[in-house]
Amino acid sequence: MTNQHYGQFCGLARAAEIVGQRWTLLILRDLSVGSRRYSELVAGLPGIPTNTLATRLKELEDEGIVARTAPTGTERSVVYRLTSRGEELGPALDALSRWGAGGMREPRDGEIVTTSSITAALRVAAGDGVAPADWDTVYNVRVGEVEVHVVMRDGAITADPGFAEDADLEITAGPGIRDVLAGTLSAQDAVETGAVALDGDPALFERFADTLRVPYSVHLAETA
Amino acid sequence: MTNQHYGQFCGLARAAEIVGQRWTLLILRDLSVGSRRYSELVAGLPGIPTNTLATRLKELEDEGIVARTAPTGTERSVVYRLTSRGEELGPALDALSRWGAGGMREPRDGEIVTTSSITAALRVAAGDGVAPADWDTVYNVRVGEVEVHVVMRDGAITADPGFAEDADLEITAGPGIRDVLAGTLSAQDAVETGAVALDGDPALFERFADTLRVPYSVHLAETA
DNA sequence: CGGAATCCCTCAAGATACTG
DNA sequence: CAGTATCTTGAGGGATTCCG
Repeated sequence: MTNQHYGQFCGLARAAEIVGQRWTLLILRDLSVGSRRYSELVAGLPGIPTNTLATRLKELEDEGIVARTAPTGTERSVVYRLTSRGEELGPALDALSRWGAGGMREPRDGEIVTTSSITAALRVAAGDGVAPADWDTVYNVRVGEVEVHVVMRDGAITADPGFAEDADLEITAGPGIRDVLAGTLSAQDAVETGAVALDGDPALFERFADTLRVPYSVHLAETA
Repeated sequence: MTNQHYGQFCGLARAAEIVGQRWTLLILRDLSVGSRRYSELVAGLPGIPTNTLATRLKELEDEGIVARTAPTGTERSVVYRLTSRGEELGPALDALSRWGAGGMREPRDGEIVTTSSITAALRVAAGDGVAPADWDTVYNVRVGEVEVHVVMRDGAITADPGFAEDADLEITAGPGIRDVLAGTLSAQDAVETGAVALDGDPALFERFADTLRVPYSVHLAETA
């Protein structure tokens, strides 16, 4: 199972040999959200052939990007996680996410969201993850079947899978939430048009909409 | 020629559908250095099948990332260049380059450098491209057959293909120049061990070595 | 049941020749 | 010069099976 090489002594070429493999970027995205078992990866990556996943995990392990923790004692599952070297890919994944999201308008036919994709998107939207120190707000965000929560506390913003127990505001949204993150749909308009439904203080959603931001590209239809 | 899709409404997935195609990242790297004709791309990407290049260029044009300028009047060549949307990929390409370069030690068997790869690497090494305003230095850099020049002037650092006429220092180097950029081989040691040969004031090479930086990853051999 | 390996098939990509 | 045509190869998709 030899990776494809470009034969160039070049950082980008080396990176391309890894992230240019099909499914690899999405596997890394899911692992960047948190450690995952094989079956969780399969579930979070609809359409991935199991042999491809197994092959990728082995390649990434060989490259020192992913570490495999064999089940020990009561644990009966293999757990995959990013190594430090894998974590170093974070800025590149974020930059790619941001660029790709800039070109994202409506979902294409059949396109779905996953827990990892929403979590990763919200982390990217949080930018450097810094917030005013006096904020202390927990958001539960539901998009379709996906449930994640965002915490703005102690000067930091974090996003993680699942609902929080003590949320201040519950946000139920469809793909229109994308426009809110882009800044092209105001919090108020989003609520009034039914793009999002709130359970809690609407003012907290204003803060959510103002703080999290992944702009649309303004260069989508260049003709010359 | 339908691209492969992941079926996810996710910025990273959208990006992966483009940059995950074989050769695409290297095509974008070459075009990010400057506009190129088809034959120049073929020459700068040893090993690329011409049909693959043609297909990629068409896909990238359809995506609005690359623009094709048909020959007009005296011009007899089609010219490809990045659109504004394509330029927006810059930060992502830089982050990938930096990450990939962090894992780059010795060249693997048969690995080469190209004019675009060296130019792009030096641009990445220049970081934000800001230099002290009183610097005014032109470097010619030769690595194998490749010739590029670096200009530190007016508070900016730029790197471009080819030699400059008015260089203050000419640097002839092998792959060992990588260690200088990483900061693990001092300018003085590089000269003394013959890793680089200078024609001009050695003090200017100190500045070169101190200013351009693409560190090695410190996490290459994680075992747990 | 989680974590793959195996088989088969398709299509993207490689190699090379050729053409407007 | 700037591609297209043709053929070959092999990675990846899909389903099933296997193993601890």
